[in-house]
Amino acid sequence: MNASPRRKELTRLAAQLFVQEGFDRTTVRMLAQEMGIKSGSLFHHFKDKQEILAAVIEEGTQNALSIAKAALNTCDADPESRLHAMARAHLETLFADRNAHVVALFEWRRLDPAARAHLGHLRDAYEALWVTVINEALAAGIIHGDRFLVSKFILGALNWTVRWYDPTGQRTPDDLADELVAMIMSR
Amino acid sequence: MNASPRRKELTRLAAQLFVQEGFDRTTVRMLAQEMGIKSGSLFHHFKDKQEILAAVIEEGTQNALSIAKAALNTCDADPESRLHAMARAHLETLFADRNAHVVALFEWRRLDPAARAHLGHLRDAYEALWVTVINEALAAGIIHGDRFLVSKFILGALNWTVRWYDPTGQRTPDDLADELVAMIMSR
DNA sequence: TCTATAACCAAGCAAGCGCTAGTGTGAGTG
DNA sequence: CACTCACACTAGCGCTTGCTTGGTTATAGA
Repeated sequence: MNASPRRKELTRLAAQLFVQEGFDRTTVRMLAQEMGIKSGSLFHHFKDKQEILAAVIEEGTQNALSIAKAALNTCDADPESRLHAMARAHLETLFADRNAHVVALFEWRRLDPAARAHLGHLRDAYEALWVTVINEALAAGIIHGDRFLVSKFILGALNWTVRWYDPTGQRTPDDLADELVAMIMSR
Repeated sequence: MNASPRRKELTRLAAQLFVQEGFDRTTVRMLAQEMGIKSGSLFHHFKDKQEILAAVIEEGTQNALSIAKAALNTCDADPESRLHAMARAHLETLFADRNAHVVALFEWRRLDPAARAHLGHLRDAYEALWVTVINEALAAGIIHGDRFLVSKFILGALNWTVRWYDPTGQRTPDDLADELVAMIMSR
């Protein structure tokens, strides 16, 4: 289907409901009500409920990808700056598009195989950026350890923030990123 | 309700299905079939579907608590040994009772308020062990940073392992624990 | 003014849901 | 023997689900 502005707005609302209730418990009637239309009208915009889920996740992942690329293009070239930039970019998009990313992280299994394959490639492209930056940091000796485990630990710590971080508190996402990088860097 | 051995076995089967399908998509008919009984008979053992979820999570959390306590009681008294012991214990229970813990981590929101309050206290008791150990490690200067953030990052990295760790691979849970502790310790 | 099209609606279908009611049944107990 | 009780069964109620249908309205270009 197309990418009309209306559809984009509906996708944003769907993401919010999916986070609030979970994908399975969000009914097409709830989605329609939130969008100010009747449930039947929803199927004019999306062919089925699955497609709404895929649209939400695609939107979020695309944003993550472009934000991370932009961050790497504007930061300093040294491995430490690039590591900082990726961590900051990750948390920036995680909380700017929080709903979409929570859905991507916790409702991934509800995607049908076709959508999962398509979106899987998108996610791989994003993770490839991380692999590069972490390899550089390891080569430069500013962090140590098994490259696979280090990647998983860092991304785990970052992704888990959506479960406890309070954006209305005093800490900014950048604070979190800096603290995490400081924690794992050898001194 | 009671804690008969039969009920314990049914709880184990339920945990497996909840992980495979998610709580919402697991129907009482599926549960019953897996247990080798008819759907109506299920309500002889559990008063409703909610209670099955609560039983699964309670089982997992109790195990985590006793394993962690045992680990702290048998390890050396220095902060580094205790940190190691907690990380190892966490991953040990995470993969010994993998199904129960995955349910606890990702289906927590499906608990009704009463069960959430009760199980919340259990979980708090477990997290209190972590707080103690991390405070000791900070005081001893073997790790650095904000105590709140450090806790969250460590637990995030550990909990996220259920999303990627392959128990049939070469790495043991203890390997993961050691690598994580090494990564965050100042050298 | 005519027409194409996007957007919407009321109504409802078939399937599946959690759960209940009422009824055996076989093992243990007095 | 009579009785209880844990456990399982059949049958289906009342409701919700995702999705479809057939038809109406708003808007904009020719």
